Amino acid sequence: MSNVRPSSGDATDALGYLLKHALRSLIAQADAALEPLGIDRKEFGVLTVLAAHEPLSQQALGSLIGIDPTTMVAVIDALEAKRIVTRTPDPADRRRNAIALTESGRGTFRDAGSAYAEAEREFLAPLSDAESERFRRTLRALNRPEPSAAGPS
Amino acid sequence: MSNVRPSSGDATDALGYLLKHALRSLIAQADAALEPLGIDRKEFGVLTVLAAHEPLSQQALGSLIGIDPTTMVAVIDALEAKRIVTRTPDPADRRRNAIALTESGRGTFRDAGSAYAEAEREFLAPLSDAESERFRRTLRALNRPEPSAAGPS
DNA sequence: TATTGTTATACTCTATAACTATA
DNA sequence: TATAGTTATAGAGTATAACAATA
Repeated sequence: MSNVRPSSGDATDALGYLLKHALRSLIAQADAALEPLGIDRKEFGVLTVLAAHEPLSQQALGSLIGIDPTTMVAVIDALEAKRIVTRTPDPADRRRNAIALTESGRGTFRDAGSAYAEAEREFLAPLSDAESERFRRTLRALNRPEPSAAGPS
Repeated sequence: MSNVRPSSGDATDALGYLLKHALRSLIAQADAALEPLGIDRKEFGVLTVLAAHEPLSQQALGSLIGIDPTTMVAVIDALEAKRIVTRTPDPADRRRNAIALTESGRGTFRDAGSAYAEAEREFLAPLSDAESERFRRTLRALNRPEPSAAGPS
């Protein structure tokens, strides 16, 4: 009983409310930052994974971020239409599409990376650098509830 | 610019990703906790505000949590059908519905409060109590970008 | 004329099922 | 038989527009 958090009856102090609105605020800033570059948040996420692990199949790409295969189709369609990625059949397994960045796609990704980083900085502006770093570390801990085994498999 | 965060090309270290998945995890736990009580998250949010400020009109209720008036109609419909709240015309302004908790609704809210608090505790389990408190404080700061005027600091 | 609650409608986002072509 | 990609479809969730009752 003494532990029930929204103690003053303030629903806006519930963790769910706080997290939801923090995310909404970050999203608004990230969208605004990426919009001039002609890509959206989801596409930026795909490019981030791709830049690190290129080339990847559509489904490998999706499973790394949590985008399902049917959604990925449209994302790759859009990125391909914008000449940011190429979709070519994998010679080793022709069911697969090898997704790779184009040269201009690499440039777009670099610019988008800076724009997104700036959006994060604006979002974190109320915090000191130390608080920001601690906040990110805490979120990592909450997203990895099993610190048991450890190490990149 | 050396500040670009997903330094290792790890998209899962972007703040957006971390926040989104943390929220998703909390939502899953809150849903599971509330489900046996027959109410969902949105209804619980409404009850929390209602318990503190009863009685309220539908639109007043909605504006306090950020639920729009058309969505509120269905929420109140559901809560009324479950005999958790009553909807009676406000004598002072008959356009308004005065929403109030029933007696059993108050009981449901108490139980739901405990269940939700327990869900938050499970979600925060990877953190120490001090870290949890700091995390909540940080989220509050991020949600109040204008600490300019008043308020108990 | 403006506002509360309401309905109907549209739009976004995502997930499910079924199909194709490869393996 | 199983898997990668694709398409069509359905389901949440939410927002927009118009309307009736009331102010």
